Amino acid sequence: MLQSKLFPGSLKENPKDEVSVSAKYLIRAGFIDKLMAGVYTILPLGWKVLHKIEDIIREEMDAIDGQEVLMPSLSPQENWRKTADRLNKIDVLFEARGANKESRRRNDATYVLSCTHEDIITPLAKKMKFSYKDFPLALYQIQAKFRNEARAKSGILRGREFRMKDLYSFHRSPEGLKKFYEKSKGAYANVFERLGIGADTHITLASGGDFTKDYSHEFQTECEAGEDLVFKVKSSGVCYNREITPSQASEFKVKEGLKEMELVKGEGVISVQELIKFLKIDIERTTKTLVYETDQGDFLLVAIRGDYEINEEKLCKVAGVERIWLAEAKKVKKLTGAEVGYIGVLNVPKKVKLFMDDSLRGRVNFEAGANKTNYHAVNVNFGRDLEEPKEFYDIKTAKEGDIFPETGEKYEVFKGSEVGNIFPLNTKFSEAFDYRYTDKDGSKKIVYMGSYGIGSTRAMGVIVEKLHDDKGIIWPEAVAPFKVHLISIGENEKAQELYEKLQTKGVEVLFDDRDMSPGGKFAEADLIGCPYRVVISAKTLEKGKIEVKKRNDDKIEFLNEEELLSKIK
RNA sequence: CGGGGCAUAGUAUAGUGGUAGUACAUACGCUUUGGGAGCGUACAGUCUGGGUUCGAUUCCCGGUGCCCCGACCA
Repeated sequence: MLQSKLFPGSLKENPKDEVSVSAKYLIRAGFIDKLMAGVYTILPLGWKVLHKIEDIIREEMDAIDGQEVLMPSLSPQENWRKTADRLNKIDVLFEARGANKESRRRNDATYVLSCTHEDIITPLAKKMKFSYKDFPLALYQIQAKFRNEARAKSGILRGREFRMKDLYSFHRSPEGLKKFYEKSKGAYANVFERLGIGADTHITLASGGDFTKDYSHEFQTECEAGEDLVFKVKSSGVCYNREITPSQASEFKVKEGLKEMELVKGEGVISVQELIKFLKIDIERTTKTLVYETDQGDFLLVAIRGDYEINEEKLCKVAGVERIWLAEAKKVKKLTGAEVGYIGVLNVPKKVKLFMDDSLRGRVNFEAGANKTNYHAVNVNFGRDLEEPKEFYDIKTAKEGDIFPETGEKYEVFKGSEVGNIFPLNTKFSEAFDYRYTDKDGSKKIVYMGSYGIGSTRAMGVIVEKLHDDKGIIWPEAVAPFKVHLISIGENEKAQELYEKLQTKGVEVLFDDRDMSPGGKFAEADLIGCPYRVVISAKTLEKGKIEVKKRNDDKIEFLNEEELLSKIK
C-alpha cells in the first residue's frame, strides 16, 4: 500500500476529548473515526487489523468445530417475547422502525436490533437439527451488535454498536455441554495468546446474570481503562468479578472496654458521611441498615458496616429469593416505626427477617440506627444491647483490602476489560422455544446450550491499551495492519524497487512514498506501529545497505537486500 | 439516571450586540530532506428552533449532540 493513497492518509489532531490511550492513538493514527458516542467507523488501517483479529478468532472457533453463519441484525419482537419477555427486560435493547410517516405507511412494524442472538439461533437450530445424531452442534458468527449503553466511553472499549463473535453450542446432556464448555476455554486462551494479550488475560468467575444460575466465565484483560474490578486469590490464581467476589471484611479491631450505650439525637443526620462527621467516629463503627421487600412478600432488614455497600445479588441468594427491591419509605415506617435513615438493628420488629453482614462481626461500641426517628445509638454491643445473630452473611460488595474467606489471604485487585465471556445457558433458551431432540429410544429430550462471546472491536482497543509506548501503538505481528513500514527519505528508486520486491514475496508493506520531512515520517510510523520499520535514504544507499528497526526494539540494523528478504518473510 | 462542562473553517482554538482572527490540514509555487521543515499565495467557519433587539455568532429560553465524574451494565 502506498501511504500517499491511504485513506485518510494524514494524521488528525490529538483528540483531546478522549481519555483512553487506545481511543487517542487509534483516532489520531487513522484506524477509526468517531461518528458519535460509542459508534465508530473502522477505517482501512483499522479494518486490516480487525480482519486479522477476527480471522484468528475464526481459526480457533473452527478448531472446536464451530461453523460460521451470519444472522441478521434485525429481528422480530416475537422472538424476544418468548424468552421470559426479554423484549421488556433487557435494558440495553434497541428497536428499529420506520423513521418517517411515509416509511411507516408502507410498513409499520417494529423490529429489535439484536444485542445478542440466543433468541434467534435457538429457533433456527430447532428448525433444522433434532436428532440425537446432530449433536453436539456449534454455530458462530462475527457481526455488529447493538446495545443502548447508559454511557458509552473509552473509544471502542465500550460502544453502542460494536463487533462481536458469538458462538452457540447445543448438546444432548449437561455433560456434553460441560465438555464443550471446557474446550471453549482452551480456544479462548489460544485467541488471546495469539492476539498478544494472553499473559494479562485472566479467566474470571462472574455472575451468570439472567442467563444462568451458574457462574459464567469472563476473560478479563488487566488494563487501567477497564471497567470491571477483578479480585484475584494469589495462592490459587482464581479470579472473581467484583459482583460475585466472596468477601470477608478487612478487620476493624479496637482495644477498649464496653462503654455505656446511649441514644444521640441527630435530626436530619442520615447518610454515613454525615454521621461520621456528626458523631466524630470512624466509618467502620457505623452501621448501614436497609429494608428490602422481596418477591415472596417478605421484608428483609439488612445491616452492613458503614464503609460497605449491599450486593443485592448476594442478598437474593442468601435470602433464597429471585428479586428484591428497596422498600418504600411508607412501608419502612409502618414496619419499624422509624423514618428511613434512622432504622437499625436495635428493636427489630418480629415480622422482618434480619440479615447481618460479616463486616459487623466482632465490633464493640458501634453505632446503629435505633428505629427511632432522629436518634442514633452509639456504643452498641452484641450480647448486651442486642442478641448476636447465630449467623453472619456475606452480602456486601467486595472492595480493596477484603479477604478471601476460605484461605484468609488478602485479594490482589485489578481493573479488567472483559474481552470474552462464556455462559452455560443450560436449558433456559431451549425451554423457552421448546427445543427438544429425539433420542435413540424415540423419547424427546431437552437440548442443553452454551453461548460464547468475544468482542473483536473491544479486543482491538484492549491490544492498544496494553501494547503501546509514548510514541504510539506497538502491534503484535499477528494483527499488525502491515508487517513492514517502508520509508524513503528523499526520492529514490531503490525504495520503490524494494517495495515491489517485498510485495512480490507476499510481505504486507506500507510504503511511505510521500514528500515529507524524515522526522514526520518516523513519528507517524511509530504511531501507526507496524512491527518493522525499513528505511532507505541517501545515507543507507551510500553504505549499500538497508536500515531495519523493530518497533519494539531500539536497535537499528543495517542489512543488505538478501539478508533483509530472508529476515522478513 | 444524577452531577459538572462544552458546541465558532476538515481539525484545534481566539474573539465580538454591527467587519470573525490564529494555527494545523488542504491546493499551488519556490526552497528543504535522518526525529513532527521554511517562505509566499489561495480555499474555508459561528449546532438547531424560538425570543429580546433596528441588528444576535455573542444575551435569554427550548432542542440536539459531545466530553468528564458517579450510578448502571447478560
